[in-house]
Amino acid sequence: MKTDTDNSADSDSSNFIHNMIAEDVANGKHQGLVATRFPPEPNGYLHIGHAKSICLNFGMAKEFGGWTNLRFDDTNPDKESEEYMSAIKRDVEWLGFSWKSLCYASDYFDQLYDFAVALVKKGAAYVDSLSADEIREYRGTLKAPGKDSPYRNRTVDENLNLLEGMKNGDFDEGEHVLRLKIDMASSNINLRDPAIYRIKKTHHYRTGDKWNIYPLYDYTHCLSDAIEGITHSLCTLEFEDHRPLYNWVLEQTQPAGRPEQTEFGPLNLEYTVLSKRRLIQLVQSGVVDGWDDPRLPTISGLRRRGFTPASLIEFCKRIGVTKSAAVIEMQVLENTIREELNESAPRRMAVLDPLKVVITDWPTDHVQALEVANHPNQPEAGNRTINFTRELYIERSDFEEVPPPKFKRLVPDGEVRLRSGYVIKCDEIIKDADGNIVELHCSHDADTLGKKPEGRKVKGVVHWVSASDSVQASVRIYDRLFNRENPMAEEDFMDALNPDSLSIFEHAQVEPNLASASPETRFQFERQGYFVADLDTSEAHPVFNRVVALRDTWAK
RNA sequence: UGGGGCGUAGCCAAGCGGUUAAGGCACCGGGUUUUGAUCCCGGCAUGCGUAGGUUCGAAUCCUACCGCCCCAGCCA
Repeated sequence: MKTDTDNSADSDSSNFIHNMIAEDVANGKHQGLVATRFPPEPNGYLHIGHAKSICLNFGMAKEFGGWTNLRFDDTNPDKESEEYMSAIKRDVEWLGFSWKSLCYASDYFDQLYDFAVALVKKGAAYVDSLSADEIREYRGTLKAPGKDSPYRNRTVDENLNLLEGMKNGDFDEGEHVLRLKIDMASSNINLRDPAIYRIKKTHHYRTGDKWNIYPLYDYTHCLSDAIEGITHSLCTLEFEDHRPLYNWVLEQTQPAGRPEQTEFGPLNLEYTVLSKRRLIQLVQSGVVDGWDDPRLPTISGLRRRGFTPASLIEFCKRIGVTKSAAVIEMQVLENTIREELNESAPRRMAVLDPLKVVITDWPTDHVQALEVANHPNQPEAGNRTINFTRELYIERSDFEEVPPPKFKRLVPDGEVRLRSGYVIKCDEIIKDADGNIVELHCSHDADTLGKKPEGRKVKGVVHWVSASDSVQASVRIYDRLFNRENPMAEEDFMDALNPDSLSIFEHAQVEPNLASASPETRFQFERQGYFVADLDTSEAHPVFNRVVALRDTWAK
């Protein structure tokens, strides 16, 4: 059969969820509406794994003409805060997504309580007075069924009174818990009378001290979805086992909306950790410098590292959405930003580890202004002026007294092209008393500016800056945070930390125009990589972060 | 036989009974190049966890087996 050149694949992201939603819309399910939500708990900063969920939720709604809510799943005041909430909002906005409504599970506390009372009245929920330990024992194990709590058959009135008391703060934490009456022998442990309310006298960052009891996730989430009119509730795989419970609660409470949960595989990235708990540990232990440390896979860290929203979104598009436990290689992430910046980043020259070069046949005070292209393949990007002077700096690693095989940079008596400048020859190596190379004395071929040298080939090209017409800058080079592909496979993931994840070049010399670069502007430092002006940059102390190195087939 | 999932190349991932089994990343050549970059050209699964079966025809259907992931919070 002839496949009619699949127009269905025009949506560059065909995945099982997309297909399912497309089918729902085609069938007129939910009146053709696609309403999603992105529901983070404000207990930490968002990471790249959340970006996947954001792209999916907002992406599906947008594609099918629906809408998406940003909802804070704030039912555990012990861990949540205003700071996390604003950070999350900022990150979602930075990524470029707009929500229809800003929602809070805590806004539904009254409704949720009313539903709970109704459940008690119909005998579908009861107050249990077993201790946490006892409840665990009664729950049974993965293979053995649980058994009923002795409090399971309290009367409706008794339950109502106790629940009221719990709500009013008449009891201490842990004294009672409200449970759904489902099936203590279920093969699905989530259905063995899950707790839906616990007593907690913590101050809530939004509801203050109004509540002495807080609803739990399984009870809250499905009802929040229903209340908001969500049609497609997308979550990660670990909630697959919870879906029967999600549906049970909706069936019993009969809210107006009828959302459906669908699960997809969470993102895993090599050489890093993607769990709020681990990230909190890294931040609080001081191993990294805050939530926006450029080595972190947090949205704010990636932002400070120099990633753009477009590159992160492209990454999410490339990894796809499936139900398999995918572990994505770091190169996929790196490639998205490298690809974008290759197109958009203006070229500059920066010498991270300077070695002085004196052009002995260049007049002492002569300054030659060179017009240099901002982008080799884009004439429309224009030019900038850089000055050629008698004293220059080149990268220390671009000179080798005893070069390795195939080394095509500067060597004794050898020639090299100064990028956008002249071909120079190394005539003399100047060393200090300890034998360290302090400078190179070179001569230049005046007939090589913009032309090839006569009668010989010069293979190497090296970047440089004028010693007198460059400014000092601090340049931070980042490497992977962990040495192991999967840090979580270690006894303690902190043992897998890479001690060399950050190197700072305090005495880099860069083109003068770079001093005025405003934060978050990106450049390619030729032959080295893509860099972004850090938040801390200033005219007096320019600071750059390396986003990603250039591909380097020589280094391998 | 506790329940729920997943197995297509080094890593992702299309594919839904008939295609030479898409594409990306990675890798390996070759060409261009004043960035060892970019760009261009070419290569990269006789094979879809394994073994059987159904069928003219199977990655797609059936059966069995194997491997991996998740679940026993008053976390989400």
